[in-house]
Amino acid sequence: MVDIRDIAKMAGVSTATVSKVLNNYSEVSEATKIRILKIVEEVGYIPNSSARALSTKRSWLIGIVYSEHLHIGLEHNYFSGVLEAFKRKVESLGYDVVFISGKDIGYLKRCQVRNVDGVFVVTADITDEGLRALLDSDIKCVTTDVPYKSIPLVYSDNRQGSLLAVRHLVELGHRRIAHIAGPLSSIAGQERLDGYRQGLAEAGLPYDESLVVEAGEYDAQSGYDCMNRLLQLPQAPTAVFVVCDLSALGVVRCISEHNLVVGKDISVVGFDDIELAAHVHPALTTLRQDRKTIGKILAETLIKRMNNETVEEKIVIPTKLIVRDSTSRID
Amino acid sequence: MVDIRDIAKMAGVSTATVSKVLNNYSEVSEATKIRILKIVEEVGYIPNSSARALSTKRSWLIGIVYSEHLHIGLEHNYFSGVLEAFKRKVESLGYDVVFISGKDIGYLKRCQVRNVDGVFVVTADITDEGLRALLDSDIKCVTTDVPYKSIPLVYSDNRQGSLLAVRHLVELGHRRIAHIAGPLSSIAGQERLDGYRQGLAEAGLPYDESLVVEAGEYDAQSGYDCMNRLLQLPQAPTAVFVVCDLSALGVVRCISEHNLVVGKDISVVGFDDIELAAHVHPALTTLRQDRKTIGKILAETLIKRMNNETVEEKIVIPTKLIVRDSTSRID
DNA sequence: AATTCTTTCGAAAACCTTTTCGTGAAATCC
DNA sequence: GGATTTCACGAAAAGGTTTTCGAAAGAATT
Repeated sequence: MVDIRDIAKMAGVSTATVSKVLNNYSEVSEATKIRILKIVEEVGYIPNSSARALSTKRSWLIGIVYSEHLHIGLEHNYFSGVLEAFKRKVESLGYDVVFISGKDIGYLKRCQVRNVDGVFVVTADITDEGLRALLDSDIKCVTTDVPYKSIPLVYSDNRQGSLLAVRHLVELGHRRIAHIAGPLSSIAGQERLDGYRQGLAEAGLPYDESLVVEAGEYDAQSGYDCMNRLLQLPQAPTAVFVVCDLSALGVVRCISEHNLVVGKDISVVGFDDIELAAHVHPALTTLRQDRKTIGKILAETLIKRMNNETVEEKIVIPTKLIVRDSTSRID
Repeated sequence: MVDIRDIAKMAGVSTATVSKVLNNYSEVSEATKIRILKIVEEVGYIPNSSARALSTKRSWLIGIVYSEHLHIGLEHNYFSGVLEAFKRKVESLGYDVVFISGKDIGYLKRCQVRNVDGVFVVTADITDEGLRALLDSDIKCVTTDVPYKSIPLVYSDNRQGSLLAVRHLVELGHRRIAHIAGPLSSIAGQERLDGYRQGLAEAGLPYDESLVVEAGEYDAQSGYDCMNRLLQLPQAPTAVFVVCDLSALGVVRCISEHNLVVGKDISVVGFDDIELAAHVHPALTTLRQDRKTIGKILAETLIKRMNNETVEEKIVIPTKLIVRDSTSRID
């Protein structure tokens, strides 16, 4: 394997000079720069990243911390979408993305061992001692769903989204609008519930506690279970705003099994706009989260933090109502 | 930050000795070993991985190569499941997992820059020049869906699975069984089609070309489109075996939109057993791929390859038929 | 008592970059 | 034409670990 010293020898310069052109410093003449670049190209020289990291004290690695908390993780469309956009952005700046698991020695230590330059905490349990140790350390972090102290947070405008959902249902004539809330230990769960209440208030509708049930997790089974409870009410709702699409699919299943027709007897609105939302029957009305934008801004924010620039603590991205077939005007 | 020299000084030994206990070599007395370990623990010493990598020429990093080829990628339940199991296994052995994107400089070069010890090619386009360069290099690879030369391949027994699907439908009395095949450029697409044909042959049913349509991608839309074509046939099939669950959901949607009832008028069998399969309406009969086992064996195989042990070129894991509500006896 | 063998440890080289600071030459200024 | 600045580059240190090989001391063997 050819190293920087070989290149230097071939070009008749010192390693310092080669290093400078490789990191395009200005203090080297155009002529030698071209000459060196040509040689580098010809012999296919690849800098040793370990040596580089050792010297610069930067690993050019960004850690992804996540655990399958609340049953959301990489398998969830939202997170994989955000992660994809995040990855694309940081890669364009020369960073690579590495998974950090908390197993055995804890997140913080793992980050230190790998010497990551920053970390993206995707989804995790804030009650986890180990996670808090990481967030409290001086490693630069960024997150999209766990609010903690002044860790920058980039996420959807949950309140506004929920508001749009309720308005949509109200416009269709619904009055008995239920809400299947997410776990209220999560910020998304809380805020979406808030938006729902605000929507009702706006429409002059009373807040009926019996129409709100809290799901244990962000998954289909929870939606199914919650809907079951709603259907046992003396007077069932005519519409349900569900905290996420996955749960909404469970709701759809439940309604169907009761021989009712979704989008006719009962309207359903989800949240996320997972890919499947458009492809199930009936296609799901939902709030689209702008995963691409969130991931990109998350990346930019983290990079800024890594450069010790100041950043906003909270960036909120609007959602968009996507009307499909699971909602309809009440008869 | 305390380094190995500080530890050595504190323990009154040389760095060599400290290094040896840290990598538990035998040639150091039990007494000093304990003494050093105690100090390491007390001061929370963390070895510098860059220096380590530089010295050992191993990065302890395993690359994940994937592109959103054929619309399958991290968002696909199969791959995220396999990846999760893979990750768990290699992490337990001290490796971390890093994403490798082919953008800009190509997979091979990116792997070389990061100096990965091995790579898991998750899903990618084998016609991609850059990917072939990687697979042809002397970097140790392993894969679950792209057969190429002697790169070890661990995956489901597609033929057996398809056979089970067809047998199941035959047992329910179906005779006109259609198949929505995956892209035949993929090994899964080919083998599942093979299994389907074998199943028909076994049951003494003729192979009817008009009952087989090839999907463009492994997604819901493709399933939807294919089913549309099948329903335009003069005599529609009574059962459809679909190459994957995602497409099967598209099929379900299509059938429903034609005011037919899935699991009554037309039976549907998927492949994968994605998480949602059990939670949609009707719950999907499908072939479960053993993602955990595949991921684990993939990891073990790669590690062996990295240690220059010989491994089997092809390891096939059985699938399991999961009967739910989308299939029923024909009237 | 002399020799050999083991055990335990250390000195120092090696791994490959980056970066600081100094130097000489050329260009610019009064 | 002398003083000053700018430019282009290099010598060498620094970064933290692993590993080889040799040395010393103690144990075992003749």
